[in-house]
Amino acid sequence: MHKEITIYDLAKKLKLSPATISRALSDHRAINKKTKKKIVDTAEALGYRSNTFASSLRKKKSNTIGVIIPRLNSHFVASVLGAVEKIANDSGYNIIMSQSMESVAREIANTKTMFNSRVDGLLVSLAYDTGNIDHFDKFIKRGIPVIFFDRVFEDDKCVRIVIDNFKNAYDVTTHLAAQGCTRIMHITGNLKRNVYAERYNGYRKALRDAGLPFQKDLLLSGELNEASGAAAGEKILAMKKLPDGIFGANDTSTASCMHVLKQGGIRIPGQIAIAGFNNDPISRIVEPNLTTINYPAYQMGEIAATTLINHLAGVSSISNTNIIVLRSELIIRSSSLKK
Amino acid sequence: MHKEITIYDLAKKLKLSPATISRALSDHRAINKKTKKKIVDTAEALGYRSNTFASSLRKKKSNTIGVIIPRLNSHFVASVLGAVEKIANDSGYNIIMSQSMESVAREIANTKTMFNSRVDGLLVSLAYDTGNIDHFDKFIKRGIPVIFFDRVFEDDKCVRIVIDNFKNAYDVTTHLAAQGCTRIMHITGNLKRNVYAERYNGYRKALRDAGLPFQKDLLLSGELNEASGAAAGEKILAMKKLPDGIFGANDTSTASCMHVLKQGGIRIPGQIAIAGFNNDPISRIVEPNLTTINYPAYQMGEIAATTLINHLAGVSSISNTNIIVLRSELIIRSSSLKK
DNA sequence: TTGTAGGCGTTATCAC
DNA sequence: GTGATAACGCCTACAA
Repeated sequence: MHKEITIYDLAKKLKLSPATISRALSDHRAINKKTKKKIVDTAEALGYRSNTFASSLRKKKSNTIGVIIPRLNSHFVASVLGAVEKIANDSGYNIIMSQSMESVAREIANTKTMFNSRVDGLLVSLAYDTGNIDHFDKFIKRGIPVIFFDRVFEDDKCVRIVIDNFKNAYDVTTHLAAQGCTRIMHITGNLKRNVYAERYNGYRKALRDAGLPFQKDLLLSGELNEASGAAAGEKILAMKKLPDGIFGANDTSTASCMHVLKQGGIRIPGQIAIAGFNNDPISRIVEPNLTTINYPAYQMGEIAATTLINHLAGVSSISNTNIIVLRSELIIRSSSLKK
Repeated sequence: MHKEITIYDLAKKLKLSPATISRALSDHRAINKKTKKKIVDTAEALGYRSNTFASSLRKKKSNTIGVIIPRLNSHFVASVLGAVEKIANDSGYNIIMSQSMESVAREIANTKTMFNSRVDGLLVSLAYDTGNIDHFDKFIKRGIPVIFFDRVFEDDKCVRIVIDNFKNAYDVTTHLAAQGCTRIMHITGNLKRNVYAERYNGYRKALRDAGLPFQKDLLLSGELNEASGAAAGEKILAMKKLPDGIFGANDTSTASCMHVLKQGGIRIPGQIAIAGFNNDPISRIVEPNLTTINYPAYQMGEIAATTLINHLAGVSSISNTNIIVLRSELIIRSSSLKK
């Protein structure tokens, strides 16, 4: 087995004190340049590696950021996580990641792990059915910053980074109405989750403003994945009176739904105009191209990570009532253009 | 600021020794059941949390698995990572993740971070241009297991988990030839990378076996993303003599290419039969549906994680010459069916 | 500019 | 069953 080199070994070898070695290796300014170089060189030569455990134990800092996401199965989440990792990596932070698999129980468990791992900060997008954020209190109590993104909880305890889901949904629905749609269906997720609730509210408001009635049978709640999208398509095909517009709360399921409808002989957008949400690559590939909302996922990840890291570095402090709203807007493509 | 509770605090409170506390908390069998319960309860009550730094320092184990991936931007990578995280989490391991962004330099840097973080084991899919795996020697030398998946290096130092890229590519190409294609184009990535090299070789072999000549102008190397797929489409549209078949090395770029071709008035599969690779969701949504290879991404992640964890637990040992080949096969869909 | 010394919180090895 | 004690490797007052 390999013998690990420590600063004591270097100290003995160079006839210096461990303190000097430690300082040199962390580039302390009060160390003679020549000594420093000598130390760094022999450290390299002997294959020394700093022991982060000892260092973290002493400094009470892990240099690690925890990320909790619902599930790594969408283009959106992958983009956010990719951006977070990039920023964190560039700033010398490690990322430890875990999935709640859309379950609060698991989210709470993940929370405990992160807590025990003593992450310096936390980035979180909530599970489907998370109804309160008490399990983050232990972080807050100890001053460990927690930033929520996308799937947040309406509570001023923590920073939230979001888009204007209400407005986006309002815009989509209004656009469909302007195309002449009068029976606009909304396919969405769990309405307990803020993002879906807000999109639903935006949809309702737009209907009202367009003088259209809300009809219960035009609201479909599901898991918003490929399968549920297809199921929605089948359900629609079986309806006595078809909708003439569909606003889906994400692109994956909406594209899948559209696919089934086309297979069923429905003309898009002629018979049914369709719009999704997220601007996933798939929205640009399906035919007709999907009208959607341009959700700046990568940017959201960058901002979440940057905000957290700046706060940790003391560069800027995050107030507890901060909400950051990113710009997101309607992209009109042919799937919704009746005219 | 919060005062952290340590086992000393518990010891004092309960008039026991720190050693007993430690044993009780790690469920040591030689501790009286009643004492154990008392200890665990007060630990809970006082909000004690074990200090993993101290523990890791003492035990010389981090309970952490490092994962290095090229980039978190494909359905494939997200699936693998999702599976790895799930398995690791279920087994009590943490995941620390980093992206090489397809650059060896960054991969080497990530390697150093992981090394310093003292991961217990490493799961790696190589960057585009990684030409040797010397930067993993330091792990191997210290007996830290490294498992490569998908993008591997032909070297018996480490375990490799792969699919039979050669055979898959051979099958795809042969299928296209059987459909009557005689000018089969291959759109691929960096041929230095094993997966693309093998697919290329399979393609060449199939051409030979089908009595078809290999033509340089029917080989296109790119980044295999949405943009490069579209660019390939444009390039094809500008060709004097069109190919009558396309085998793309992934679904994302192939779907994008097909989209451009359709826009350009090409009938698929009539004029050009098309096949991709990976069985991404997009392959089931585009029209016509994409013939592809069913790459078991999630399963690959599960197996990689399980193999590593079992090895770490001493359950099973991984020999240094192990190659695990997962089953992957051709899925024929309408994009390639001329008849 | 460098050295001394104590402590960060655990766990493993002896003892009893 | 439980306790005493010595590492694990690093950092940082405080001294020199």
